[in-house]
Amino acid sequence: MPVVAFRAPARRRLHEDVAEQLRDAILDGRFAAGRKLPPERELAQEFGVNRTSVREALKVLEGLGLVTVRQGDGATVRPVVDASLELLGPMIFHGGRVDLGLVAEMAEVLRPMLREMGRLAITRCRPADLAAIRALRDVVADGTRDRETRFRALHDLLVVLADTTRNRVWQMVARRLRRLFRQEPLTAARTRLRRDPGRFVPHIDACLDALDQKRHADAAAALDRLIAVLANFQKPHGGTRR
Amino acid sequence: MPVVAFRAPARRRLHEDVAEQLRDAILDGRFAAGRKLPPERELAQEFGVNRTSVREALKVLEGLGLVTVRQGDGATVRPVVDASLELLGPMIFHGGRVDLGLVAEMAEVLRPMLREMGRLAITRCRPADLAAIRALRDVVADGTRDRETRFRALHDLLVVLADTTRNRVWQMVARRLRRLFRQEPLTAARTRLRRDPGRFVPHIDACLDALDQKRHADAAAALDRLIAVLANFQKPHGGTRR
DNA sequence: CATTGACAATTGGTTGGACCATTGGATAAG
DNA sequence: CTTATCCAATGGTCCAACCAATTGTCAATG
Repeated sequence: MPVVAFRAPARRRLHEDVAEQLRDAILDGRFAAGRKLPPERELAQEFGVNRTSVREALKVLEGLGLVTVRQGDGATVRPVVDASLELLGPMIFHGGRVDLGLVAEMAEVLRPMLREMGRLAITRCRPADLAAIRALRDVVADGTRDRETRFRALHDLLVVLADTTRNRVWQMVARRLRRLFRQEPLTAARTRLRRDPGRFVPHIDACLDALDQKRHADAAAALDRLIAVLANFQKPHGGTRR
Repeated sequence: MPVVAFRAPARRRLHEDVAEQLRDAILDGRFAAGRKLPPERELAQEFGVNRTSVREALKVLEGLGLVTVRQGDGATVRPVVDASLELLGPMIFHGGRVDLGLVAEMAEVLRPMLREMGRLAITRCRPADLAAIRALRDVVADGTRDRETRFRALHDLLVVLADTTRNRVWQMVARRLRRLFRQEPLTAARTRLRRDPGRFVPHIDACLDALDQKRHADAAAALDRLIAVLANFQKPHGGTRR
């Protein structure tokens, strides 16, 4: 009997399903760091797919930094902490549970980042940027639309803010964050919490008003409040985090 | 410790080479966003490799967010700004040239991030963390070692600092940054600039001294100076021309 | 004429099998 | 015990099919 029981691949591309199952197995700790994955031929048989599909799945895992593959030797599992930040999504929502501690830790990182990005955006904002922000603000405030649409506008707001900084790295960071926020597990969590996107609108408006009057300090303060609401999770340090 | 630091022999896999060439072609703009890559069979013939190798390379590019692949349709190039931050390395050092503008933009993002991470580390620092920091400080300060080794210790310092925060997200971020700093193009740039890692030591010492005396504010200030030096790839006005 | 539906070409997805290249341990030689 | 050799395990690559989704074409239809 194999160490890990896999279920037969269900849908879409085979190697995606295989990669996802292996990824979750590693994140679960069913394959500890430093251990080796079963040989490709063995995995192929266990999954009931061709070796090619397993290999393509392993390429994905390698790209995520979850395993290193060496010819002659096998695929070695790497510590998750060394892996890509793309994994934060699956790490946060995993096995039907939300790791609130990790969410709080992420907020601890995100808060100062967004704060700084917002400050940059405020100093470099132009009329066209303001128009884009306002358009998204209206979508977020539009109670007739469904919640997920309004949340998506909020994520877009993040990207527009990044574009306003005229900094390519911020632009890329914001787009990766938007992608992370929109990953299936997180949208499900939002739906469950039934949060109202409208609670951000007053802070957006306060920021826009201050910008109109060139009161940059006030705009920054409003943005800070917005971010505080956005990342209103508990401090992680009370718990027994490692 | 060897007198000369050797790099690993470039024994690489075919699909890695293919992926790298395609990646650079996209970053160069030789394949514009929205356009389609040639069919797999055609690429295979052009590269002189089997279609399997091309497919595995495409999996890597897909993981980087550079292309999306659809059955029946081909592989469509995505805007680089939507792609993974892993690409910052190749984007910065590309075609034998360093994009100093992008370096400056990255510094603009990194500076506040490291500043915040450092502040967190200072408030949560324990004796064991201090010991680890001191050990790395000694390596950085050791003039008998080769420069790259001392730089690597500096990168490790970043990771130790992240570990000190007890925040898993900071830990992952720091490790990705260390990885980025150690990518081949950047090490080559460092070698060319012939910077001295020793210039960081006074600031590290100032920070450690302040921590010993529980003067957290002073420690944070010293860390800020360290980060300022670390991210001094400012706009190239009269400074370091490479 | 516009719409619809069937068809065919294109292109990625998957399979099975074969062989090469590297690694690491087992084994034999000293 | 040490060293050199060998070999089994395992990933890397190739080949040749065939399956499956997409898209455009074009004729039939209203």
